[in-house]
Amino acid sequence: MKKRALKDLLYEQVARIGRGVSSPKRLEMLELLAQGEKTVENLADGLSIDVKLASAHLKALREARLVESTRDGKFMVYRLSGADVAHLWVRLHEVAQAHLVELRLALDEMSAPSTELVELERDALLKQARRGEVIVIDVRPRAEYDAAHLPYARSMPLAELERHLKEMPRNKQIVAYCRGPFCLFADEAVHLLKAKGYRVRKLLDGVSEWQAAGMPLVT
Amino acid sequence: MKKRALKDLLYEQVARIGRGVSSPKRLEMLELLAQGEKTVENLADGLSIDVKLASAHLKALREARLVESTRDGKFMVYRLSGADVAHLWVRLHEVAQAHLVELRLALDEMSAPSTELVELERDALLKQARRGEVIVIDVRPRAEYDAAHLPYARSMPLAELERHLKEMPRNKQIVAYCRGPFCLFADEAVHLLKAKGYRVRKLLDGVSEWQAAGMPLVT
DNA sequence: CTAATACTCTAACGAATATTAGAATAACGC
DNA sequence: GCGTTATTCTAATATTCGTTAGAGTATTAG
Repeated sequence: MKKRALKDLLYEQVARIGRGVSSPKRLEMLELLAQGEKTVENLADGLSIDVKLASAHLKALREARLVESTRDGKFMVYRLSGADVAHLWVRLHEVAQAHLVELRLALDEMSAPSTELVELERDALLKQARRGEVIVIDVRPRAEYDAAHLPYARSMPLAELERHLKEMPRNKQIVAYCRGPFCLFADEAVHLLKAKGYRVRKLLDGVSEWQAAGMPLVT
Repeated sequence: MKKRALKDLLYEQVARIGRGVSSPKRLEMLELLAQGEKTVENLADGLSIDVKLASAHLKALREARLVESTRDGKFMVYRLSGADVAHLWVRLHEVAQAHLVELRLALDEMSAPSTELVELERDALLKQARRGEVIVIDVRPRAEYDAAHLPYARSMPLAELERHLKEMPRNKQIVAYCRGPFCLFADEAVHLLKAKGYRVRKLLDGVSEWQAAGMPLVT
């Protein structure tokens, strides 16, 4: 039966994508790359792994065509091969959160120290941000803000937050976001600002989650 | 650093989902289960594999919480653990089609015998179907039609198509769909009907693709 | 109760994967 | 050219995965 061989071929190709996203390290890389392009060293540092190992995982991602690379002088710069790859990552962690109790428990524990992090309605938030009723701060490194960020968001990298505290209005609601629900930057920002008496909440979305929900980004 | 351990835990959980979808057999099972619940034997037959092997893959899918099972008499009935799992499958094969040339080539070759299979605009198709300007036929087994089907679609399983030819109007455009872009039923229906002189096209969507695009289903 | 059916579990083996270390390559600065 | 830096490739390891066969479990039919 020739049909079987053809079918096997088709599903085998999709499984290449599946194998690409079947390792925790590679998923973490995809999430980082969803924030903007990175060098091999950037990625290795971000994941706290050896450059050689990062390179091996990047090879696997390249073979699944989930990432592309170009050379920039001495550096190899990697990026996602499309916005659809970021959306695949979003869908994966959504499915994981929906069905894996262990993940929900770990996420609850993670966010416990910074109390009352409410996920906001996206449309309402956008409207309030446009009117200036809430201050949206992007606490990722500035390069990631430059690659893409939420409308009306201000870049306020975690490292600089303490130095720029005086620029933050005390009378307004502040909303902090970072790379997504698995990133701790926004939690730390919330913790810090709350201690200083600001009214602040965390947005669980990163730029990919925001965009996958059909919301606009500024690039 | 405690953060590392926590992060590892989080991505490891998402990787459980990734591992679930990293095998061609399991992907084919998910696509079949997206058509409605099935017994182990159903699935093994559908994939042309041993029941034991099917059971082993189902165990992997259960551990990733992508499927659930209940006992019905002698039979174990498996189903997807949510519509989000079907949508994950859709996103996976969309990403694969977008980035893997090998897959696009294989799909082209597959559809070659039945000429001119145009993907239709979904909204336009729905409108035309409602007005009765096109006849939408669902050529999957009737049980799958019963589980969920496109609005205004008629069940016309491939096996019965030849017997019910006279019920098909010759003057109207016919649109056939099946389990999705990797399924051959609609191709065969198109081939058969074209040979009999009908005007017929294939819709590449299955119910999951249709629903993932935000279109309504009848259940 | 026994026999048959439908499925799962265990054991086993080869294939594929993750990780590490060491050699090789490619571009830069001198 | 030479040394340095950034990255990949090769080789070797331990581990996991896919597949098959055989034993075991749950349910139904008689």
